[in-house]
Amino acid sequence: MPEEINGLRMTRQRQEVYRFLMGERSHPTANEVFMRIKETLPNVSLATVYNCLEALVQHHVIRQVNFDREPSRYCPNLDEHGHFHDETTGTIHDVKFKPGINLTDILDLPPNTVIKDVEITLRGQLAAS
Amino acid sequence: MPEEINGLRMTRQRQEVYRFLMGERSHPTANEVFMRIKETLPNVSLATVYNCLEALVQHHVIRQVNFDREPSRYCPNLDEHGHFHDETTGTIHDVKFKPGINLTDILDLPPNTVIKDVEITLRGQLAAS
DNA sequence: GCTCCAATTCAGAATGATTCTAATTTTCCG
DNA sequence: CGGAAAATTAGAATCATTCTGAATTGGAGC
Repeated sequence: MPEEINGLRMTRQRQEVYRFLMGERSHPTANEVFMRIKETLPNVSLATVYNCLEALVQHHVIRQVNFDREPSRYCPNLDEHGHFHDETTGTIHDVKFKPGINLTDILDLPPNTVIKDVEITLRGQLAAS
Repeated sequence: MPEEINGLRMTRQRQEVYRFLMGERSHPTANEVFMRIKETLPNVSLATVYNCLEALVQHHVIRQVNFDREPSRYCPNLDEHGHFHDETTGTIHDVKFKPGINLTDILDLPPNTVIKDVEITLRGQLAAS
């Protein structure tokens, strides 16, 4: 009897995708999720992984992150944050806002604008200190 | 005798792409550029448009803008700015920062981070006032 | 103007992430 | 249990972009 999360019925496949992502800080791609999930669910298909990811995103359980036109990545962190892509290692790090900062305070938005989603991505290098 | 821009030799095709983009605020896709350029250069190929756009981006003459996994768009505005995607009309608007705001002041970046590029995208609706 | 070499362009094929399709399986609920 | 709706599956299709190899163009030196 699978419980629901945010109104989304938790099938076996969705559970596995969800559980794997919750323990991951590496922002895996759909294919990386697929390969990992296959270890416990050998018959799972890539299409299903895409379906599950889309369902989880739509129900605000995870976030989808895009860097340029690279394969989408998936992130369990629901706090408002950005992503820093370290070019030397290829790793992706969450970037928080400094306390008390509100995005709409910083941007010169047209009046009457309703923002549904914000994405901040940074590319650069994390120099060895 | 084509002049150069930022060290990039200006071929006929690059000129047309460049000239069209400079007069455009609509953030066209490669295909939209292609269709427009074809009017004056009927034999131009889509591959060349992609080549030209890439060359112009690499030489910092224009910027490439990505929204999720939609086709890339191209922007002649080189000032640091974000993009607001109005879902009701499909249009894209440049969004400036309020004066005196520096991105690194707002973000909680790891020390010794060298940022090469920043992309800020917003999705939402521009309510009729 | 002519020759040569490198850069550019071109058309079409290839790539690859993602989405679609149609058939099968599972789940829900009476 | 039985039937309808939802989810899953494998494989085909899509489509923006990149690659390939041949043809063209541009510029440097004569």
